[in-house]
Amino acid sequence: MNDGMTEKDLLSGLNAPQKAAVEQVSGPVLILAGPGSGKTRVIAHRVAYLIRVIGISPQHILAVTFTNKAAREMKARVAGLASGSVTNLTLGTFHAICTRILRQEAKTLGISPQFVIYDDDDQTSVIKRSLQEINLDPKQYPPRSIASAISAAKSRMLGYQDYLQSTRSYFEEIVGRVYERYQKLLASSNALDFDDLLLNVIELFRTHTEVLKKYQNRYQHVMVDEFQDTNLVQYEIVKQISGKHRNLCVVGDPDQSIYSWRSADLRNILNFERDYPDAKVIMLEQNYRSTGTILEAAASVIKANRQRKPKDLWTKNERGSPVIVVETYDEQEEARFVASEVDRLVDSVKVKLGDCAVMYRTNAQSRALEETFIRYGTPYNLVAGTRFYERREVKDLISYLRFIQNPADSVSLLRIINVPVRGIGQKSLEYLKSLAQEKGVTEYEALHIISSGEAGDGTTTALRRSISAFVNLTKELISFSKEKDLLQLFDAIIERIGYQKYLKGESGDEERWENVRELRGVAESYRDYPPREGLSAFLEGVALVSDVDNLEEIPEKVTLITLHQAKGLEFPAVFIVGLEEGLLPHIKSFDDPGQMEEERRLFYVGITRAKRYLYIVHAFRRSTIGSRGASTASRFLGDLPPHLVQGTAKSTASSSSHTIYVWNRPIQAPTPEPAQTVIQFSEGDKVRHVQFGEGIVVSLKPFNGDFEAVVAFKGTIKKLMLSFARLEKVG
DNA sequence: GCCTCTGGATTTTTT
DNA sequence: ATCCAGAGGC
Repeated sequence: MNDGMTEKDLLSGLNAPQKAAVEQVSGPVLILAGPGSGKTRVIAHRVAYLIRVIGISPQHILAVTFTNKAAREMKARVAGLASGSVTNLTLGTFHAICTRILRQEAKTLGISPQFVIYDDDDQTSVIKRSLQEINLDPKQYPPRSIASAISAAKSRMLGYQDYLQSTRSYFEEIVGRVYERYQKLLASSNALDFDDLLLNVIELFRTHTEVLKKYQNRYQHVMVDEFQDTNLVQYEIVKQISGKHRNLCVVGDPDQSIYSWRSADLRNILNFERDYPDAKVIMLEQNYRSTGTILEAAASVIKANRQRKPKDLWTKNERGSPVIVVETYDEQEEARFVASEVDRLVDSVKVKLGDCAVMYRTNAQSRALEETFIRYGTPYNLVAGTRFYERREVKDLISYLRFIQNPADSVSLLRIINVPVRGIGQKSLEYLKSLAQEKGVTEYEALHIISSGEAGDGTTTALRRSISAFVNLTKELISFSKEKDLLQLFDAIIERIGYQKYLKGESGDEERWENVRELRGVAESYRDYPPREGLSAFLEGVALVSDVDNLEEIPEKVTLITLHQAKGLEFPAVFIVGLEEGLLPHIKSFDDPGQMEEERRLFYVGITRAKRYLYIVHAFRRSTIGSRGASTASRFLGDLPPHLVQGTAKSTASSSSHTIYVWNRPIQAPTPEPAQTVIQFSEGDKVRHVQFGEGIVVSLKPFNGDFEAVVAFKGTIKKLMLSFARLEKVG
């Protein structure tokens, strides 16, 4: 092995500050990295450099990323650069890393290593139950707001005792009481919420110095990406782990901080320089991603924020085309504009569908886009929507699995006990809960008491019979789980509870069953694990995935994504839609200048995702919920320098009284074909579609003066509008 | 105990 | 427009 060669390879092609960032391997380092400045590249090279040049074993390196996807990609990249085994490298999100530590050290902390992770959905049901138990009306105290108050408290490292002592309002008083109950319910369910995963690690390190020392010795080098979006708890964990060696490198960009609502705290970057006065600060300001025009537009948008340090971004890239700002009539036309412009780009400038992304502020906006894309037959990839793991059928099955792994999990138990219907209803559940509470046991243990007939009054023979049957079922599944792999267990559950039959007759049963199949596919990848381990690895994966983690770059699909999710990604062509007052900036930020600046950063993040083409679209009217109303163009449009924008000036009544530039090119809405030519198909016909290939027409029905066809293609079933989807009859 | 109907609320972003 | 919770009927 020639270290000299390796070193040269790892540094070649890096600019001066990038090189400095890679070579500065000891002590605290703060890298302030503008968008597109090769940040990911620097981190990957730095890790590889540590391994190959400095000779640090991968097991002594810890790197934290924002998403699992980023972790996967980073690992692959480092493996390529370091040309060796990186299996011992610790690389993941804070949550994933903390979960691993907690499973390892559960005994020390006095919790069961079988703990389950509760997501917001589970969290909400525990809060509802807590409210019920202390006789509070969920109407008056919305569980979601209580949940976020509790989460905020946890992010400030306040346990319920601390919180109860520091309450300053009636609402906080209530939150404190719910918090206490909530936390006790979690404990008895042997469950942790997302915040607990982090807090328990801090607690572990605080109370067990020998454990902390172990990790401090192991992790000689620590790196954290997206540092601007970490919260105080995460900062504390990093500080603890890197406490001995002090080789801590954090990378971030204050201008891209968009998670303050999740308690991310920009002060972490400022605190960093205070806590580590000897920190070396490196600025990455050369942008390799975007055209000069896009970069300049981004810079002048972000410049409007008061609370920031100025930064000089520059690029050697060409100027490129102007930013195109378009006003459409409504959200339908907005979607049509995007779809037709995507088509035009594909035809005229060698851009693939996969190079295009549509970004929006709220998930609800994806709907109009989806509908139009379906009509056009434009293939798209929606990141999120209703998240897969939040679908009812998926949650049902996951609850069965979670319950098998940890029968103390009362949220899961209460969810599955009557799915499919077994005659154990509300009344019985009340009784069950009170019995459990009275005896000081879990609900699962209470079930055994009832089924064995030791419960006494309050039970009927019918109830005892139903409960005995359920208890037998769970016993059977639990012992099955100890012998068989995850896939066999999954199939056994479906089979034993008759889930397919249960779904039949539900609305949207086909799609639901399809989701079950998809979940089975996920389970399949864990089939080679030993019985119980497969189960727990699967559940952990499921609990900690995010939607972006599953985003694949499919060359022939347009990406639909929220601005938040788009962070860290890049696309040759970007459409930012819904640039209207109330949407972007969102109405919730109107009365808080700090929030308003965050909205602007969000817009900035969107702009800087674009490499070559940037479109900014707003609609004149947009329907929300029931009614439609006129919208005002976003004040942020006024931050775009006129000379970079293509369009004719048009003044609007924007709240900031800026001039808005609108590109008045007429939108060419495709005209539907006359009906006679449309209805040339009938059900059962074989047809061909440009993108999807051959398929069979499953059904046809009139729709808004057009026809909607459901066509089964190989692998997928699509709904298409006949006038737009260029279907050809085959045979 | 379960199903169906109606009225009310509901949309910000997510590990 | 759609989803959810509570009320009332079977």
